[in-house]
Amino acid sequence: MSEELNELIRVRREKLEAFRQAGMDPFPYKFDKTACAFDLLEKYGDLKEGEESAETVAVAGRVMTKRGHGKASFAHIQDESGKIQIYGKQDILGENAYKLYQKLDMGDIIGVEGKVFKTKTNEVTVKVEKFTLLCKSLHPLPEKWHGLQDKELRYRERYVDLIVNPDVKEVFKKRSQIVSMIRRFLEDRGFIEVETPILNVMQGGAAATPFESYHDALDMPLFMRIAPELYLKRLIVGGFEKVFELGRVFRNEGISYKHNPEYTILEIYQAYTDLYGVMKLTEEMVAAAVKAVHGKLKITFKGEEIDFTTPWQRIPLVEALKKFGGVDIAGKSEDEIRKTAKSKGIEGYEEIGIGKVINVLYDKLVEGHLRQPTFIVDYPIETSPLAKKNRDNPRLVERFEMIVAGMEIANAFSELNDPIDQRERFEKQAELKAAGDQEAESMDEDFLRALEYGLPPTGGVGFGVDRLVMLLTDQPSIRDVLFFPHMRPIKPLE
RNA sequence: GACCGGCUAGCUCAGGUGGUAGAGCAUCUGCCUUUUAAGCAGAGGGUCCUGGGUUCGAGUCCCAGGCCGGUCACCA
Repeated sequence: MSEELNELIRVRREKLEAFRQAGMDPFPYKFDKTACAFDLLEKYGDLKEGEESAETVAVAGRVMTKRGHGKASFAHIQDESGKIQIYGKQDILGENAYKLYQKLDMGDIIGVEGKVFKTKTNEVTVKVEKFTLLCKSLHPLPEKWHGLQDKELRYRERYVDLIVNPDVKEVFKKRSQIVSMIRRFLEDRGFIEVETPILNVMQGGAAATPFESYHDALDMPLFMRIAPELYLKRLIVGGFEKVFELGRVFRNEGISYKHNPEYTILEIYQAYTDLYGVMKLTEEMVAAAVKAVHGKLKITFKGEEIDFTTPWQRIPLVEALKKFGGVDIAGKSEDEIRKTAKSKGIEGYEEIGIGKVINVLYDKLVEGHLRQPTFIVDYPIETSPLAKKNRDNPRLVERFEMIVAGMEIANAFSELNDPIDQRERFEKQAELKAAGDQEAESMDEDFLRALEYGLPPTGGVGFGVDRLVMLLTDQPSIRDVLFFPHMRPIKPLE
């Protein structure tokens, strides 16, 4: 690489040497800051022109702009809190130090000490009495007013995106606030946060294809978890009554604006309640998060108004199919439903159970139409092997999916706690698996044993945290709420 | 996986019908002690994504491939 250094990088390396020659370490060990940009702007906003702070401040940050004027020059430095202008001149620094000061590049990280004053144009500015190079930057930053636009580069080199596009940092700060707010919400209600295994011996807890890995010492395959569900229910068996886990799950599926192969799930389990208990909890928690971020319950997402005022509408799956898909399957036979599916252009599901056909109908015809927060309820039993039968109709289960802006945000059940029923469901899944369904649940004998000891009536709900953050920060793609979304390597791996 | 679009200097982008590759910012040199897209004068900087093909000649046309984005498909 060293032979191919382009001019910009070569020049920066030469400057690095120049700093060394002058006795200034280009990569020193520490700097004692006394202030940050934002605080100084606040504190000295009322300073009069010509007035100067009594104190000498020490700030540090990255050089973002430079405006040289011969024997004096302005620059802005940026720290985590924002930007502040600095003003260095030869009279104060002396000829030698000022020469070095002029050599600073955009992107260099420096520490600056001096009094604070206000310029003619009324800008709070640090008058540099001493500056220290804290880190020489060897790679040029993107251009100062277009910034970094190329989406691919923004995702691949997120560190640059964060330096030059301040809005990006705001999105991730909000993400952090949302997660922290959720923790507080749940802890305030007596839930405890737990951690369960990510490396699993078998797949379970959701319908998804797992990533497979291998444990050398044990000489056995291991799967990256697709959901923590079955472990969390074991904890309820063990006597915890309110638990949640906030963590990463991994699904070996396609990538889209709402899918990343690894994403953050929030699963909550509460003993002695049912689907309707967690439905209420879901409404309260999401509404609280929306309010915390926006101060109100009506927000804009991709130019569309979304109103989180509770209660949200509840629509049985069959009704939703009729209303949004123009498909009436009430009282229809399997053959009739399959025919209907075919007439809607849904093919290739002849071998698959009727429940799945209905699910596909729903995904194709309904989900995209659900814009306002909606609970879809009463799912067919075949596709929900971990949910309790509907108390009024044994062909359905007690389950909801919460949909906003056409995206599934949450999925919840009255948890199935009858071990005999659960065994039968697993057996049906095993048949599907044998028939080639990679997403079918595995027979989990240990989980069944746990249920035999006794799982109290329990309501459980899982959230797609990334999608919730998308909604609350008005970001169009899941990639925009992940620091490092999955990208293909530029060169194919050997 | 299918279709559409993009890929040109460090960054943001221009480059009819094929004829030695351009601008702004950034960089370098000189001038400049309150500027903020600082200014003025000059200079350097390119695997035009990759590989083939057509052609006297390809950034441009054709074929294949790569990566990204979008739409669809897949996907609780």
